[in-house]
Amino acid sequence: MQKFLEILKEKGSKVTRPRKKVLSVLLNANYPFTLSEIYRNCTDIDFASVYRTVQLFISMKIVRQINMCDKKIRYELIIDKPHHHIQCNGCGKIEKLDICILDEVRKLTDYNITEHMMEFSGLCPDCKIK
Amino acid sequence: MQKFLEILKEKGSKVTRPRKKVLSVLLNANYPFTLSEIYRNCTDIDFASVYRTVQLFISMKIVRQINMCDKKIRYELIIDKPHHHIQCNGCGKIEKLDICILDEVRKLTDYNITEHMMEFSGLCPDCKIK
DNA sequence: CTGGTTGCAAACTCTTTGCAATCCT
DNA sequence: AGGATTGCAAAGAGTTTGCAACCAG
Repeated sequence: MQKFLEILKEKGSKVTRPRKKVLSVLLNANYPFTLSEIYRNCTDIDFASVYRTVQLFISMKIVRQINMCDKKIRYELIIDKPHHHIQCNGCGKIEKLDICILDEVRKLTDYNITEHMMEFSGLCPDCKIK
Repeated sequence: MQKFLEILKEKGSKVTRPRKKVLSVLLNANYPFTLSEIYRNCTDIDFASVYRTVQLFISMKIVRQINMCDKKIRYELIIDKPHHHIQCNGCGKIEKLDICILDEVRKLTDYNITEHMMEFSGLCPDCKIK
């Protein structure tokens, strides 16, 4: 939390109630939240402020945007290295994936790849036997 | 074209002008189109009809939905086996990728994976040297 | 002829913005 | 104090639906 507030100050932005609240919601989220999920957890903060705060955080590289299979745009704090997700359609849980194919695609295509997404969904080991 | 019209008939749907038009637009598209790109290429067809036609085609497995890095939902005919895409942010071209990591993720997670996306964007070899 | 389909218009949902009031520093 | 930020309200953009008229089989 403190670390992120420092980034705000460094870049000349103010530490305000809405920004602290959005930050704490994202810190407590154990999977990437949609905008409205963030909003629903920010009591007394206007939707527009949540929206603008998230945009600000993205521009400051505090937050990254995630697209999962359900086509909803989600957001997560940049606290660990980039990773991908797998979501269970049975119980809804979202897990991080420690596997990537970026380097192979770089070699294969010779592109200078700046963005990529790799997201999976299905039934987790528990749900698929039920 | 004929093959797809057969599927329509088999499933008890009528072969109409809007449906033929949407089909031909998708056949001529050399990359996945968004709904409005399809609409823009369907002169004299109402947006709602394009929309409902695409939904119908999805339910009949004639069309699949693609999410690319630009966050826009795109559609392509199911004519070849599933594949992924890489998009150049310089010249805009979209290429198919003949690489996938699905089996590795299956092994790693033991999920019964029913959906996945893997999309890349960046600068193609030509654009990155400019 | 007749039920499936279309076009139009309107309702929704989600995202984005202008502006006066308010809050950090 | 003074500029950045917020809340409100409304505008946009994209998606979805009800319904009367129309058309393919």
